[in-house]
Amino acid sequence: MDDATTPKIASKPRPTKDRLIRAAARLFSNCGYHGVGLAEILAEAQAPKGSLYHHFPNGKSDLALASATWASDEILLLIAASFEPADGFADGAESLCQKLANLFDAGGKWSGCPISSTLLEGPDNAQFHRHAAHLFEGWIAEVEYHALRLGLGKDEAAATAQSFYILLQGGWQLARVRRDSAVIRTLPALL
Amino acid sequence: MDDATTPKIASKPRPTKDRLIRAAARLFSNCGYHGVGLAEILAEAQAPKGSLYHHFPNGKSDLALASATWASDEILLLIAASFEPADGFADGAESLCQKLANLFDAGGKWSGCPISSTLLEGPDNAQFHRHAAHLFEGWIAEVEYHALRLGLGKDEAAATAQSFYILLQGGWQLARVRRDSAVIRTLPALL
Amino acid sequence: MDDATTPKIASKPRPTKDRLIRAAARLFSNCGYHGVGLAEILAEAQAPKGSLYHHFPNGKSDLALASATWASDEILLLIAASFEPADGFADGAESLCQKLANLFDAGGKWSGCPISSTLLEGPDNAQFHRHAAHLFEGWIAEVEYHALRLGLGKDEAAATAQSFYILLQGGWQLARVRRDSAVIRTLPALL
Amino acid sequence: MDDATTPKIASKPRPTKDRLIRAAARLFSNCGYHGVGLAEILAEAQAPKGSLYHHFPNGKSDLALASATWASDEILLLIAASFEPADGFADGAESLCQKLANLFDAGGKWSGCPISSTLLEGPDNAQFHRHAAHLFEGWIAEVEYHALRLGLGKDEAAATAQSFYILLQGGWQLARVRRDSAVIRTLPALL
DNA sequence: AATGAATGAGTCTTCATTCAT
DNA sequence: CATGAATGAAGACTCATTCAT
Repeated sequence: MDDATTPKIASKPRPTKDRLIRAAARLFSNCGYHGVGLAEILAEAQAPKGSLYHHFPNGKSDLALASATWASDEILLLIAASFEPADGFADGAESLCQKLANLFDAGGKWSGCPISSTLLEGPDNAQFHRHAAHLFEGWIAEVEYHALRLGLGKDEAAATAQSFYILLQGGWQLARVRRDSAVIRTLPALL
Repeated sequence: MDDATTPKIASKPRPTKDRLIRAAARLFSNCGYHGVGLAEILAEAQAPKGSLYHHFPNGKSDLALASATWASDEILLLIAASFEPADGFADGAESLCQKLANLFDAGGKWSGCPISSTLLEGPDNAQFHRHAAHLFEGWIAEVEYHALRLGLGKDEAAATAQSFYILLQGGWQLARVRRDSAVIRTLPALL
Repeated sequence: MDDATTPKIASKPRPTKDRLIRAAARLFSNCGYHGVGLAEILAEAQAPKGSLYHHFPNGKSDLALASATWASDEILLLIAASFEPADGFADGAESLCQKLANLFDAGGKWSGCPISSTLLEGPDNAQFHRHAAHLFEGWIAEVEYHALRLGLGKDEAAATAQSFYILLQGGWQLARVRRDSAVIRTLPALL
Repeated sequence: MDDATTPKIASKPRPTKDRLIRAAARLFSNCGYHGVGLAEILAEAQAPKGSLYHHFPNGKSDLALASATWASDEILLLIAASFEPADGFADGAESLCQKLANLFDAGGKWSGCPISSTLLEGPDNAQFHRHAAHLFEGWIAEVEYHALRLGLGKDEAAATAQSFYILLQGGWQLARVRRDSAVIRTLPALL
């Protein structure tokens, strides 16, 4: 019920484009790009049939790109919110894993990584592939930035950021398989 | 189940059922369950249209289950081949990562984990989910068995096997994103 | 429901939905629900393949229900046209049988009862069964109404309407078997 | 060939061919020729897959012809059993309707006329059509024979037999629609 | 006389997309 | 900005049949 970033006075009922992006992100995370039909997305977003191509001229692929970007930005906010108030890298990592585990639990314990499900399982497309790589490297870069800021050396920071990314992806997947977020919470110990 | 593994005179041009399973495993790994059509699988396997439902009465889902099982068995063989001749766990892990990296390179550097792509991105089905969990836990159990055999303590073996699994899944995914197997080869250092 | 019956300027080349319903009614009458493929209906109606599910979201079954309703309405019109100008019940029955015999001859002498062929020979479905019962009872009720109006007593009217229905169904079937409408014309004598 | 009529001592578990015919007759009566698949018939008859084409070289159509003939013969037996011990035609007709109503009730109150469902709703085939006509005229002839035997005049017998046929077909259909055999039992009163 | 694996044309249906309004 | 009717390619699946055994 929180309306975006700039709540003026009479909060609009959240614009159609936004509802579309959020619905797509949620559904793609659960079933993959090819596993979700536009009809399903439109139903979930309560958007009229034809309005999709107004906001996303290239249709499904445009929507997928946008929803992956949106989901990635949410993760970046989570990273920032975890590391900025942290006393050290370990502290921030701990905090991030807690947040992600809660997110996993809230999503029904069955959602995959939103970027991965949307772009990697999508059409074998150069654009999709590059966008996925771009977003993922953005996560790693963000973590690396905080690692440096929190005192790690240059090489150590890079290596740690990458390792953390690997653990998060692998851990999230195992959590999904087990439908149990416990694994995610144990990841910081492995760093 | 079947005698496919013991060809009597090794002369048959490999039975249709086998070709179907291998083709499906390869294609599902690349594009996910929903991303591959039966026509594509049939074409790749050079199998006639109607013969699929002869071998797999429940159609695509049966084929997916069978191909995931087959792919999982291949991995189990790889694990055994890596750890059995090894002098220690670290040695075996090193060997396994090399083998997997080579497999990744051979597969065009774009394939996902065959079980994950096939079953987790498939229909949100209890049977699929349970089968995936069963196969994955089999991998972890197999590694744990070798860890114990090679001298690790009970608790350490269990923890190490799970961590290794997490690293492999996360590392393979990052390799896929980067289309570069280098990450996979660096995983043993993280254990 | 629809405004198909009130064409504003009577210029449109008859809408697709209408052509679909008429084609379906004709073909189902001849070959039964399961004996006609959608391809055949689409071809006869000169309608593009995908447009069927636009007008009939549930596909073949929706189309069958609609075409049976349409055919039933045509029969009701025939009943009204026969009995309204009639001097007595016998006169109206005579007229109706003549009209039905002509209809039978015009249809190639091979069509079955449109409701029966479409709904009774369709999937063993509660909805189909109830709809068929509803339509048939509507015929009987309509005849009964005219019987009352034309002077028959309450009980006699009900019995006569039902008997007439039975004779019409049985007579039409025998006419079909013999490919000869003669039987239908002799039915009034049996009342 | 068929030892059905001469059960020796240890009654065989009824030959495959027979089971096939009976299963087909039952299923076709309920769902029509096109509404039943061979797989369903084979399952119901507990017959092995390939054995059908051994007994019925022309496949489904041969089986349909045979099952319609068998069902028709059963009806002829019923007619004979009703009229032979009868004191008059009315008595025999009454008896036959009772027997048919019981048959209808025993069949789940949803079966159609076995010949009609099998042959008239089958492929628009000259052979099917002629066979149906032949069988139906056989019923009428049998009733006419008994009518003559029981004292009706030549013309009256012919007319009565045909009327009775019409009432039976129409009445059975209405009983099916209402899932209630009551109508069938009231038919004699209409003669 | 009997079997069951193999076949490909056919089934109904859903898909992402375009168009006129 | 927004709509929903219209489209045909593609989807998964079932069919009656044939064949070698």
